[in-house]
Amino acid sequence: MIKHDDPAEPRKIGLTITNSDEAEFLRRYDTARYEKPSFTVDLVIFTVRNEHLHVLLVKRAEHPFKGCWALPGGFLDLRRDASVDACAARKLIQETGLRAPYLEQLKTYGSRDRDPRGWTATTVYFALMASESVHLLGNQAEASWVGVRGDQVDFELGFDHARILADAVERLRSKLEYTHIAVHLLPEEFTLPELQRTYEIILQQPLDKSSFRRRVIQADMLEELTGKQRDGFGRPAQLYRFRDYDRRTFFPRSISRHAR
Amino acid sequence: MIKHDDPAEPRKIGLTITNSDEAEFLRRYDTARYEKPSFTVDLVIFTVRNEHLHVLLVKRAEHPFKGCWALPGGFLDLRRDASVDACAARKLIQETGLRAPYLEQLKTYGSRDRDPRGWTATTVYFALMASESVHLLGNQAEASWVGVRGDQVDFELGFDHARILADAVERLRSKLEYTHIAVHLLPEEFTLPELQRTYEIILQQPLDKSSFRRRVIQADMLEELTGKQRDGFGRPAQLYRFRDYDRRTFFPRSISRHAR
DNA sequence: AAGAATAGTTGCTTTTTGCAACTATAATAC
DNA sequence: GTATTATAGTTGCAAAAAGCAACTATTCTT
Repeated sequence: MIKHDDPAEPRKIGLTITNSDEAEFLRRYDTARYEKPSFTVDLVIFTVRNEHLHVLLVKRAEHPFKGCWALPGGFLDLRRDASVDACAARKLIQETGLRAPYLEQLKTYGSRDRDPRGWTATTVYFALMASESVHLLGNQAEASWVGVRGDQVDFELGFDHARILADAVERLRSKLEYTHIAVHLLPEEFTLPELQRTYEIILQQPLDKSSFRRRVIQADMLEELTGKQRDGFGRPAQLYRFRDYDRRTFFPRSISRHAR
Repeated sequence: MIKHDDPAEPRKIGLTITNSDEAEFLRRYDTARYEKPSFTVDLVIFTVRNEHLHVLLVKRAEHPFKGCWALPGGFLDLRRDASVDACAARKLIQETGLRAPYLEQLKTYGSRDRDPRGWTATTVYFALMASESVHLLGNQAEASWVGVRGDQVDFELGFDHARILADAVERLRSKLEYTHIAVHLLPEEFTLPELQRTYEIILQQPLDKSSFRRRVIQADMLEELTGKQRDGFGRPAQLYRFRDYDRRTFFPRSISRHAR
């Protein structure tokens, strides 16, 4: 059975106007008639450093959860932010000084009890960046990269941020199975072994070298950088650049090793 | 460089309290100090009827976009809804009289200009249901199943709902490539040809019968219903039931036919 | 009883993957 | 210098999976 919201609902408030046009309606419309939840935007910023997945956390300077670690974020500013996406981009720049190589909306969490101050909703974004591109300055007590173990960090987080982090890690893993997004965790120029290592770190399992190369090369997502090589011990590896930052590559098959 | 939000931001308002405990902070906290966007929840409810994907739309009775078709939804009710998810579930019942077989959060759209009334955010959910399980009663002028062509309907939608619908269709298609969610578009008992047809309708391409069966059987997601058969012309098909409504099946490979 | 329509199986070909051995190129040890 | 070690990259083959098409099975229609 199809029914409309019952008359007690906020959407009906102010609708006693009967035959006016839309302009008239809007002139009389009172946006404050019904209660709204507080609205924030939080960020799960991932990087890979030192062979481990890390997330950027900040130590809360104020209540609630004062002194607790939490995801960076804060209130939407209706005057400054033209959209939720714009708000996320602004906060990302505030936290890292970087326009994100990769910023995607994760999910919105909203409930009566996730914040002691009352009904709040937060739209969470997750970002990927190369660890070299960010340098935490002076105030390390305030913001820090924290290693992710499994799908959590080693201490308590404020609010429902542990759950949010776990969801973000799950989304990251599942996207790695079918897409190329791991390239955003590396600097602009990188080698195939580096890319493979990144996948292995996040998926937490070894991948076959030759299968991995086939897959990546066939997806035609990489551009071979002429002549260049690189670093360390052993034979230097070919440098590549990600070809098309906008296009989405979707692998026809998940990357994890299948039982044989 | 890591920096916190600047002091002009709303999050800092009311934080002149210095050494009080959290209870004291909360007692003084004024939730109305900063402006909040209006917050709504909208639904993209899909079904397959008559060999086509359909979406449930309602004709708006009031401004803005009075008389326009739009996605069902409405304002969050802070008193009634304990969470955004609960609000979505409530609205789904209001629209269809059904607890959804499948309800998932799609995305949040929020901006200054998506609603003429001002800054609004809407969290959109998408739902899948068997068309037999819903019957639109009397007020067809108010709510109706509308065929989806490509990723849109044949007429204008209010707000940014055309864009939202397109995103929802894309998400639906991409989920069908790797998961079993199409079962939620069928009644509890169904046959393999029906399931295959559902995939074909949404993915808009024919699938190979024997490959499809291999895939579904190997995923071990279906339970063969003893003895039962069914309907129409030709040889009756075996009835199945979806085995585990909670578990997620993830196919290791996309279902669409790969170029050969 | 024949034919049509749909369901379901089977066998073979082609494609893709997994695996392991092989070659290549550099730094390091001696 | 030369052997050794470490890493990069290739190749060939076996195993697995997918595509394809023909075949059987079961029901309804005429």
